Amino acid sequence: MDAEQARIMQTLGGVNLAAHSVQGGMALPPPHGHDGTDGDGRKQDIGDILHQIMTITDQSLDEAQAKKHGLNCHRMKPALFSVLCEIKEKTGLSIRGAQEEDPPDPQLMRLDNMLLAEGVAGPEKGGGSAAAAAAAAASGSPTDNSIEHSDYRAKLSQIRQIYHTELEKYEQACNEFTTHVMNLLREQSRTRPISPKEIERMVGIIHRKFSSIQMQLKQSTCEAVMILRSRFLDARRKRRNFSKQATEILNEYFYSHLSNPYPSEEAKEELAKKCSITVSQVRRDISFSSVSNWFGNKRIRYKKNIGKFQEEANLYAAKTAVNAAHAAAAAVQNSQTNSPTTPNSGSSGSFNLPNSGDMFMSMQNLNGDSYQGAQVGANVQSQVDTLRHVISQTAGYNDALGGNSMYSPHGLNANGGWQDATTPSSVISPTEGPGSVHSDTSN
DNA sequence: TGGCATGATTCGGT
DNA sequence: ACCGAATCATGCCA
Repeated sequence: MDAEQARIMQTLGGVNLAAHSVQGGMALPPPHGHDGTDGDGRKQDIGDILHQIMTITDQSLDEAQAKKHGLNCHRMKPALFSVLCEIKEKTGLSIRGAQEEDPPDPQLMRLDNMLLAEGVAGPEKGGGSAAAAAAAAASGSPTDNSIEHSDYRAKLSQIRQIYHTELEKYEQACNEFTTHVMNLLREQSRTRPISPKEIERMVGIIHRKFSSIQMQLKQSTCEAVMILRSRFLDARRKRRNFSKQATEILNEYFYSHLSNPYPSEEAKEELAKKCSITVSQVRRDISFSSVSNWFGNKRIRYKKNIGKFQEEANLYAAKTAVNAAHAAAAAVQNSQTNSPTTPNSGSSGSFNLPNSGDMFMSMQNLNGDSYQGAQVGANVQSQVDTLRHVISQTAGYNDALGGNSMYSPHGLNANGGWQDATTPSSVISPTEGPGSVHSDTSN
């Protein structure tokens, strides 16, 4: 910094008196209007004074102060000052216009924009990683994207912190240096002519110098963010298959909700959690969005080629039917021991995947009648859903176009879309009692 | 290595 | 915001 300072100081005012006059052993060249008619004595005087000025730096501070005071009080000081003013006026012309207001650097603007977009510069997004982590810990559902990329966020936060610390350091240094130079110039302006404009220009030079350093900082920060991005966010696209267990869980849900395979937010969360727990921790977590993706893909691919999924559907239908039967048996047993006036006790609203019979509780039986108040009724709809493929094979049920089949009030309609895809069955079902629960919208 | 399976992304529509 | 549809990109297997 000292060398830099010296270099800047060297350019102060654009005039190097030493080089021009003193060190060369020559007297100050006579300015216009002053042709040196006062004689050699005065020239010598000026030469002495200049020499004294130039040698100040070699002396101790106290000595220099004394010398300076002496100079200021010198009888020739006003005359010398006016001479210097004139020299300044002349040389100033060549400087003027050389350093005009430069337009904002496009590259710097790009860097600024990028840093802003990446959340490194500007207001912190989402309260930072610490806040995000705290929020996630409080909610207890580590399934959203913020958690999925918590590592990325943490790293980004680190970069952000370093960037701001460095930026602050630079700004502080810049301010300190500017203040220092300004004080120096003000001090010098007592012995040599320095206009406020010149000081301003000097400050501009310093700021430009510092902003070029800042640009380097911004550049390296951008690079760091880019590297981070490629390591984390872009890695999202790298596909890794879900584990068998996870696919099984998702398929179970899908085929047991074939009439309306649109899991609610809660169901998705539950599924994501379930999959992540079941799946070995080596594999990455199946997030909320992964579940959404999976169901999106599944719906579209199932619809596109139902025949291809027939076998799979049957498999899961049978599997779920067994579960449902077990659940029904348990429920019957339960109803015998418990009061029949307490329906759904202990099972309503619980999202229990292995016991998928509890998952779809619209209380509709095969004929569309309701089983209000009977717990076993809760399992019927899921049986309808999961057994549809089995039935269809023997009773000519067309899963894709059989929207009006008596076996299914839902399913794919003639347009190729799922009926009730936008309207929850609990809303349109005329037979559903107020106490009934659709697990898709509960939990 | 080619082809299929599949998770992720993009885009337009509602 | 969510969905369907198309597409991309990668994993997996014969």
